Amino acid sequence: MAEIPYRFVTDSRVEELITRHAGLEPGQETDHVVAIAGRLMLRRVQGKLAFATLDDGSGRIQLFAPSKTTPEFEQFCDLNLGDWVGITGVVMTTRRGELSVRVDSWVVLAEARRPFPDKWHGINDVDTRYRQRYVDLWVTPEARQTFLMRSRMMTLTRSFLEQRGFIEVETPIFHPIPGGANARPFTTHHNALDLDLYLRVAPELYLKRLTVAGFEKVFEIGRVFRNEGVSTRHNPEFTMLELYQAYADYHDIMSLVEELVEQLAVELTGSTVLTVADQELDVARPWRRATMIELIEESIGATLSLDMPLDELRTIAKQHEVQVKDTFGPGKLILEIYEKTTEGALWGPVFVTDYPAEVSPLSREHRDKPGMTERFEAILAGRELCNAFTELVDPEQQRSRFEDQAAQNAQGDDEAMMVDEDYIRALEYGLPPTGGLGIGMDRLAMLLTGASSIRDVVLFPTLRPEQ
RNA sequence: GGGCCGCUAGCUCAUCGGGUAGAGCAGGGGACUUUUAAUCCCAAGGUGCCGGGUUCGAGCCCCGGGCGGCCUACCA
Repeated sequence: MAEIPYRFVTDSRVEELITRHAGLEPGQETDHVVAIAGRLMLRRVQGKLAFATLDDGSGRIQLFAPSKTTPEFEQFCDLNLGDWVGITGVVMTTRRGELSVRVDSWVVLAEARRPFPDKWHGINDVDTRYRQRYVDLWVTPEARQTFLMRSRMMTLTRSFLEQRGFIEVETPIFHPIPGGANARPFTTHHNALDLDLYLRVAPELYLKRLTVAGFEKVFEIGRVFRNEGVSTRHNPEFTMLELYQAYADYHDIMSLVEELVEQLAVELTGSTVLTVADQELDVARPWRRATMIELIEESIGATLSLDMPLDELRTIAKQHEVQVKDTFGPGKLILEIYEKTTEGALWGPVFVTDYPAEVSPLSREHRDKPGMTERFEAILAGRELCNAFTELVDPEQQRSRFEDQAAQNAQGDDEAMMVDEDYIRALEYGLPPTGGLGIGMDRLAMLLTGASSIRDVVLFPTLRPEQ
């Protein structure tokens, strides 16, 4: 085999060539000489004339190679599917009208030493697709499309936030104290410091420290890690967008979420109507806003409140097959009833608002409803997309919420939070009224691409190792 | 964690009431100057996920294990 060059300069992408020469009649030869490179996807050798299909990632175009004009014609015909080649030649159309590049010179850029998957069926086995994503992405156009859309989604999200004055920051992934979400953390160890550390379950507490510091609008898009089971909606590491806006409350944040999602849908799909699992979801603003209590009442027809006797709540919970524990207060019972009876039936888009303080250790108490907090989750296509609230700013209240959490942790709830003294110290310097938001970007990508499994929007999902 | 299903050539898939496997594509050889998943001819390609058991004989039946999928549970 010929030497593999160290460099190959292209001047065109296939996508551009197709657009530029869209109207070309059959049998035309232009004076447009191009240099393109990509992977050989198909090959049709016909004696003294060879055709091939090149894929450069932007699209596919035919290569036209007559023996008379193609250098080293025999070797060109011996190329294997999957080989990378660099081509220079004129743009032309064949007798049948197929837009092609005539191979006036060519060079091998990489050999495919492993066999090409079935050129028509590609790879069907999802295990292989996830494990060998590098193969999946070039033989499965939908997979490529999904990840291109995800990339654009991230870019558009960043510019959406930057246009509104948010600055992007990066906070630690190693946390001495895990916090910001109720989730079991991964643990690790720093040798030189002889220090046990946790991989973050959320960046929340660091971002609010930055609000204390005087950054009015901050966001972070980053990986978080939760030591939980995997499913079509859960990958142990996933990408979270969190943002904090000083002087704002949860109503402002709801408006922001609506705007973001509507805009992404229009820019990425051209419509506010998305298709998920063969059902339509219209994300056009405004979205319905309803309290958790209202939605439960709609769903089960019973009246609930935090003030009613605990026994009555327990009875209702048991009627709906909620597994009740003695430690559950009224707030936890209401949340459990919501999750068991109501959440799964919601399609959305809907903002579910006003969560009990008992289950919302970082949210500020509702301005009118004692025992409730100003918190919401958005449900889209039956899935929870985000979690947001008017932030708890009072250090004393925060300490007491942390202590409740720590007590639950001590009782064996390894998802409950611990007391973060430094975070309380930060609050003591003064956190202004602040609205905060966390969005699972993988789930947002699922929504926008119509993917039914989170693994279809994560390039390399967590799997058991082979063998 | 529980239930159900799957695993056969590099890829996509067959076969059978238990009788030690077959095709297309890819890869190899040959024919072919306008093909489009090109076509045609030839040859090659297998630890039937792994390990036990039943049987004269197991890819197929039984048990255990592995990996994956779906559902469920868990999961802010």
